[in-house]
Amino acid sequence: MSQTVDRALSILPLLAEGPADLGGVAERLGVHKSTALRLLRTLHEHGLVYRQSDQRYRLGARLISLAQEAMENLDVREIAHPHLVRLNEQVGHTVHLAVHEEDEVLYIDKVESRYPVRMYSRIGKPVAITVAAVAKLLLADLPENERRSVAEQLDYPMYTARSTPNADGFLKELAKVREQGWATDLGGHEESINCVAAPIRGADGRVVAAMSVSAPNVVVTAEELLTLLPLVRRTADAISGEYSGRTPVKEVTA
Amino acid sequence: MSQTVDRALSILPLLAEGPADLGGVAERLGVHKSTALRLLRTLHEHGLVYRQSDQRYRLGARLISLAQEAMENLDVREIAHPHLVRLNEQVGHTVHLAVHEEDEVLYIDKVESRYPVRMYSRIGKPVAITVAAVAKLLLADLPENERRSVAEQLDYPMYTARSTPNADGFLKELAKVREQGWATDLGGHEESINCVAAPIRGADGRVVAAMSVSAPNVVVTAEELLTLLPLVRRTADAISGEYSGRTPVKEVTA
DNA sequence: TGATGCGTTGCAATATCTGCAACGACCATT
DNA sequence: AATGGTCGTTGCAGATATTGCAACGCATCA
Repeated sequence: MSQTVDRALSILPLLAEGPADLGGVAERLGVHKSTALRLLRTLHEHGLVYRQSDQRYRLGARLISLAQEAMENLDVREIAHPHLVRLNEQVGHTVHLAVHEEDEVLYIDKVESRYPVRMYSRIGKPVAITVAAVAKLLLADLPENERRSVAEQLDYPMYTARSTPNADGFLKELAKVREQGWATDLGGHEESINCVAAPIRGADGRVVAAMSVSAPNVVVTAEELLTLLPLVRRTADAISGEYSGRTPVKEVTA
Repeated sequence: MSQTVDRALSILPLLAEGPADLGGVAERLGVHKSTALRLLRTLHEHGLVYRQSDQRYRLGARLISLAQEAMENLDVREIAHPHLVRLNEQVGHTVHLAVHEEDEVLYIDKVESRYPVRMYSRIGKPVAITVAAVAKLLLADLPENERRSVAEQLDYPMYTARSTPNADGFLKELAKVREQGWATDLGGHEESINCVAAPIRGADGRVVAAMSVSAPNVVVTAEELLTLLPLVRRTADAISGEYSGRTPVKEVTA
């Protein structure tokens, strides 16, 4: 809606790919160098981009700290955290909390496994939306038409042989997840890693977040992991209760 | 330099304080509601702000994932990470990696303590710049005049009785740190937590990052923690070597 | 049902941004 | 040491995108 701002903001994802010099930015933006310069300067003043010693631009520290604050404002996260920690103490494996927003599902909290073999993931990182158990729960809760349109827009990378291959399969999986009220990812993202997940609901019953327990095959088999399901669900329900109690209807994700 | 962009970007820190409605944003920006609306819309299109179900705006998920990518591009982080993990395996305590940029020092990586009592911190969070051991190392490396001007601009909150009280004390501390080549924080931020830190240098000898080991009093005394200093320094030096070997002169922070 | 508050839209005025061209700094090459 | 090339930077005049206004629609609430 605002051309100038639109252009300026387009610089950010561009720099997220890696540092770039003025000319490069101008070219990819399709504007004159002088224009790019002025935009970059403005971004720089706000700390969103940083100028390295070789004069090239990259994303700045302010962006990182803003994102940090953004996460700390999420009410679910705050409420859920102690529950995640407790669950982690009980089961030992990695515990994740994720939310859905627009077209992304991302981890907003994590408690690391106590086992030496750990799964790679990072708070703030978008999750593999077509296979992750938490993503299935979050998308399964969307109204039918949205679910369909989202499913059709997605890419379906075959991370492993068990990855969801296409929109059809994904929609079926979502239907199942929606009905049973929990989800799994059995080697769909990484061959040797399994997850079980449960939804966290707001006062209106809608899913506002999802949590999961993940563990590699070498630590526990998928069957063993599934025995934790009741515990995971109980934890999620406890968070739901506390969350809906504390917040009227409004707030957070969707 | 660009008014529109400047205004748009000013919305971000404002929303970082918490969700706000259109009127609120317009007022704090000092512009007409319609203007604020258009700016917010543009930010929204880029996913930097999100509109909650109660119509209020808050920071969006895209911001978080951008920040994530920003960190993953930092070369030091990538090189340092395995070393941090190894150090954590050896000593068990929390290990941090931090960089300095403009007026902030922030953690860009962290390996959690294996002990149950953990220190609170979070990747991307700006550190307490006047007391943290890593901050001292990063600032101590600045040229004298910059060091002075930074020191004088800072606030000196008394987190504990041992916090650095003022610019003078801070500059003295920086001088000491600069000379000895390592730093500590003994209860300056939280009464019961101590840290030892060492600098990571680029090929030109300048400090590009700093790493620390932190542990609460209840786990090890300050004296015991200090015995880890040689190990921490060796680790930092190893990272320095690898980092300066791999990168000409340029790149990263300053 | 009327009133208040909030978000939204179309429009005309003008302040703001754009692209150009020229400049200066720096580097590499000869 | 001089030359050519690359890249970032600046001032300017024209063009265009942005602004604030006022009116509207839509809620909620009395």
